[in-house]
Amino acid sequence: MTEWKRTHHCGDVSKEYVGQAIILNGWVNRRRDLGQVIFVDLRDRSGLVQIVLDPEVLGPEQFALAERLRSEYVISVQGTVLERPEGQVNKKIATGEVEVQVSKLIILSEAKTPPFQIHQAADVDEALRLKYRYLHLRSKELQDTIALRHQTVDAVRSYLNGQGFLDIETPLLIRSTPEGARDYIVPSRVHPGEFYALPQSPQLFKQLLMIAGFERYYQIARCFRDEDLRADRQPEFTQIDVEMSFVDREEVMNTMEAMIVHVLSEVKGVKVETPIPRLSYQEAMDRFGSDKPDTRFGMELCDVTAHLGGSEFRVFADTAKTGGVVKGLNVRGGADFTRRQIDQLSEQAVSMGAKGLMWFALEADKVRSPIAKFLSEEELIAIQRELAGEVGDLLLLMAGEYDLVSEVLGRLRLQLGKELGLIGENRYNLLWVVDWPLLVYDEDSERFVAAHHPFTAPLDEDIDLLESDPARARAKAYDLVLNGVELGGGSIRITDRNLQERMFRALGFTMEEARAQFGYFLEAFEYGTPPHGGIAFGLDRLVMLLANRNSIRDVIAFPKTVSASDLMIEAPAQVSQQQLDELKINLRR
RNA sequence: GGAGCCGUGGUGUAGUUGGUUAACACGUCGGCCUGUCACGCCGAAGAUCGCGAGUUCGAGUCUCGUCGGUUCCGCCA
Repeated sequence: MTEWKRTHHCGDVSKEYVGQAIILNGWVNRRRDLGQVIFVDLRDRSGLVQIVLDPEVLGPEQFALAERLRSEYVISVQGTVLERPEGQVNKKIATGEVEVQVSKLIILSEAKTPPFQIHQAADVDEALRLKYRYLHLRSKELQDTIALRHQTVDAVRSYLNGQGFLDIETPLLIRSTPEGARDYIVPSRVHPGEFYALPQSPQLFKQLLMIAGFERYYQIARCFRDEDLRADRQPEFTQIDVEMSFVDREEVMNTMEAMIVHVLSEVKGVKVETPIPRLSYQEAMDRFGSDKPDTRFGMELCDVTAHLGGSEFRVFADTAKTGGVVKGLNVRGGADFTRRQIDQLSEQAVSMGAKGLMWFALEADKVRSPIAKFLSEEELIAIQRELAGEVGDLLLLMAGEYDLVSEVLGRLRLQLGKELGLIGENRYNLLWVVDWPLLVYDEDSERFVAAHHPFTAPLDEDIDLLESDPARARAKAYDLVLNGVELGGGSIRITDRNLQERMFRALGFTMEEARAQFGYFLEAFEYGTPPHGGIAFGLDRLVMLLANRNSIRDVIAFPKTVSASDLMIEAPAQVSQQQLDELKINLRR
């Protein structure tokens, strides 16, 4: 055995080993040089332990070596575990009851002074942290988060493996499809002028695996989308991709909620009550103004249109007349909002597209509101009753088109919920949103497009709406929402050839046109297709929530910036003329 | 594609109404120090204030542009 090879990990050293000779390896986290004795906090991935470098034990030569130690040097130490002297226990670290008296020190690697201190990395400019990502990754926070990610994947795999799912890989070099997100494109050398695309998801392949008879498939799959980024969106990200045969919606949802419950239990020790509540898309929009409601707090939206249709107040009467709605929400205890605060809310509502925001502060002796004088006593009472307004509350009302009013109020609700501290810590509120619209009208292309994708099955009772009223057709689709974040979504797929044809027609193209685009896929369906459906979860988002982070960059070992650059490897980058020549690619300009 | 915020020694920040020596903490380097644990004490080095124009007698500070990071809208399932 090599003389420097470790016998224990730093974070594991405890009173149990007092008196034992051990060898530790790790990085110098901090050094405290007191002259005739040097203390070093030694760090490896398991944690920290204090080592003591004493010239009387080490001898002059070894102590001279110890004096050279600096932050981030990689060392090996032989020594004895000692219980710390009376009154010198450090309660801040797990190994604080003990220390290691070093008898032999080996410097395995010296280190330049790092561009930032590892234990302060959280405050450093993101660009610098990303350039030196391997240093940031040394921080406890990121080490813990990356480990949590591993545990999450492990729990997912063990659950699905136990349920008879097969992990099957699908290709990364595939064919570009015009629908959906922008593709990342890879040129082909062997076929000049032709290109692969990187998958936005393994959607078609997993369905083909069902046709192939694997019945239960999963994959921790890397996906690529060339779209603008956000805190929760990276150009490459990871999905927990699942597909099942001979199942209906219930079975997919039941299996998947059991999986998520298993993960939460294994990784966070959180017990979730099942069944997970379900909301229809319509109800989610009605009550929360969002297709991914955060149900950790109330402040639900309420429709008061019915009470205001005959109002003298033009805004309400006109809204009701033109098929719009008046919706509101109750900010509990918000009556003491200042005029300035309320004006800010109004401005925000307007910037989100609303016409305006009306408000009623319910004070002890009166209703403070710029529009109260335009409303009848009955109308004021109805508004208060519907919104369950009590003295001290602030009622917000908005009039206009249903979608816009709901969405804007939904966003105000979320913002107020955060600002007023209504969202409890360490809560995991799961929610299924079901019965999604099947089709959405796209103003740009002046046609219906698939809300989910073109192979999503409509609800049985809505099939005939495909021709009569496509906008009202609902899908056998489901999204799982955790704390207001869309964790994943899926659907039961169309397996009936005739229905698929009607779907394509509703989308505005003929079977011939569909064949041109998805020929191989549709042909496969003609060779015996089991009923099937599936779902895909955003692994990065899931881990982000479990780790209590605000960005998925924090849960990806080597993430990219908001402009899709990797600052460490400096990608993307130009390639050589020779490479371009081989690919028969000319750059413009 | 659009909007907001940020950019000052290695790091994090301060910098007044535009006024001449750019401040503080951490880190780094040197000295002292035998029980520290955010060690302490003494001393030192280290910045053309992201970059480029402009306004001005004078710009870290004001204006415009640009680059980078970030957040949101559009986009994205």
